Amino acid sequence: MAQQDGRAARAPLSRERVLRAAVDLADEQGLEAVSMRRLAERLGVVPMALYKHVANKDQLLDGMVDLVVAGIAPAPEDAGWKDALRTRVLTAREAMLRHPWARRVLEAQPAPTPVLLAYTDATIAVLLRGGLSVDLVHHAMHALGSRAFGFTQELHQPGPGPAPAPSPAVAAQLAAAFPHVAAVATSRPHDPGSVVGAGCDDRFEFEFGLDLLLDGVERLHAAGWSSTADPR
Amino acid sequence: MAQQDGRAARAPLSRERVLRAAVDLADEQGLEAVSMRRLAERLGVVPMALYKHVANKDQLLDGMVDLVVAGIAPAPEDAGWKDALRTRVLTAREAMLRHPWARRVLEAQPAPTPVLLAYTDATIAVLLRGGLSVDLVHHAMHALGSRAFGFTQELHQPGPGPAPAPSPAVAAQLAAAFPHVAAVATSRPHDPGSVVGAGCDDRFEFEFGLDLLLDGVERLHAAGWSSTADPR
DNA sequence: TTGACGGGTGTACAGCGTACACCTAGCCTC
DNA sequence: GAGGCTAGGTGTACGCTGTACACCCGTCAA
Repeated sequence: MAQQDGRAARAPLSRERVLRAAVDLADEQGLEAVSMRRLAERLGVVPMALYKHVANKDQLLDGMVDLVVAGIAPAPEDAGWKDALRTRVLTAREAMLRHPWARRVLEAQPAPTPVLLAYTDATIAVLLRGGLSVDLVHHAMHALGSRAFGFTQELHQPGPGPAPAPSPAVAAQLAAAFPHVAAVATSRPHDPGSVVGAGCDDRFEFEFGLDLLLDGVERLHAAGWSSTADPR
Repeated sequence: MAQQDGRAARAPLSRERVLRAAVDLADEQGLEAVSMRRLAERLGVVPMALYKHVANKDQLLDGMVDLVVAGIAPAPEDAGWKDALRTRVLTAREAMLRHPWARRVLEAQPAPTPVLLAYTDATIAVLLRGGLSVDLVHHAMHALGSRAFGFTQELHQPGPGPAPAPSPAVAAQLAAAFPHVAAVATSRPHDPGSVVGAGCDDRFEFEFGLDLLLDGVERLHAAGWSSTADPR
């Protein structure tokens, strides 16, 4: 061994290693578990050592989502704008499902990092190459919003682990108090197993909303829509 | 005065008063400023006194958004489902613009409170009364997602106060690095004053996306759409 | 040999949420 | 009136957080 002193040799830290460890920690134990102290411990290092590689905790979080976003595959080159965008967004969605904490971090960021701007730039490029007007692309991107990053727009996503199913008594009480929610929540042909509040963020719902938007954009594009005169 | 001891009489605390003070504090100084200690200080009380009125900080935050959501006017009774939903959502949006912190709190909640369920129930009721199928309503609510609460889907909302405009040099550098973003961001017929990253969350964008979704739902409804056989 | 420097360490501080024990004023019952 | 219950405000204390600052040591260039 090159190094034979008391303690075992430890691979030197690097920004990359720090970020990867943070992503792993968040994946395994949730975002709340990511503290500088716990992260340092996991890396076998003292908390302050991390500050040689990231400026502060906010930059750590930024770096974590950069890592996730940078791993999203680019849109296919050989498809029309609609299909290309669609597949890219669905790819993004898979990344976000693998790292559920990324959504919250991204949404809390006050400004996009260069990595996120690059992602957005590539997405816009797909639409412009497809012949959509700059005007329409602008509004389409707004309409997509965070869906462009593969986010479901759901509120109240359940935390890690299965949601605690409410007892039948409680469920009946809820159904009585909120009859319309109950009626709609139990109509679930695509996923009959889940229950109220368990968050049915399945692929069907995501694609339903995405296609509603993409179809709408396509229609506007075909009609030569422009935001100044609105012939919707 | 009824009370003449050393210190001035102080109105007694109540859950209502605590929540209102917290909302005011968040409105004025942002969500980060809402700590149990600071809130207590503002109420002229010791931190632990708050715990006689809210169980813990999470419940305080829940109560804050409940207060905001409960203040949203119900949908008009005398309109078709589409107009009724549209106006209600736009009303909700105004409430959310007045309390920008509410979005983040709501999105971080793992489960909806009864107040939120009541809001959702009333929203669903509008669609069902309009004759939409339970099936379609289910998916429409998913597609709307947090937009049903008046949220813009924007990422990177600027914090309170005007966003710091990047210097011309930096702006040029950004435009060079992300040409497509630059092209689309500067095409802004509805709001020519803003700059890249300043967040153009204006009413136009919100309605654009909302109408894309509502129009799509309307079309599916007219076509007798059902999720089992998808004749889109 | 010297000196700079990149990177890990140790200590310390202010702020956070909140558990727990306490005190006090008002009210109810006898 | 006396005694006791209770709602609600207080004080202290603990463990956790992010991070400023001073330090120290190994490597490498001059």
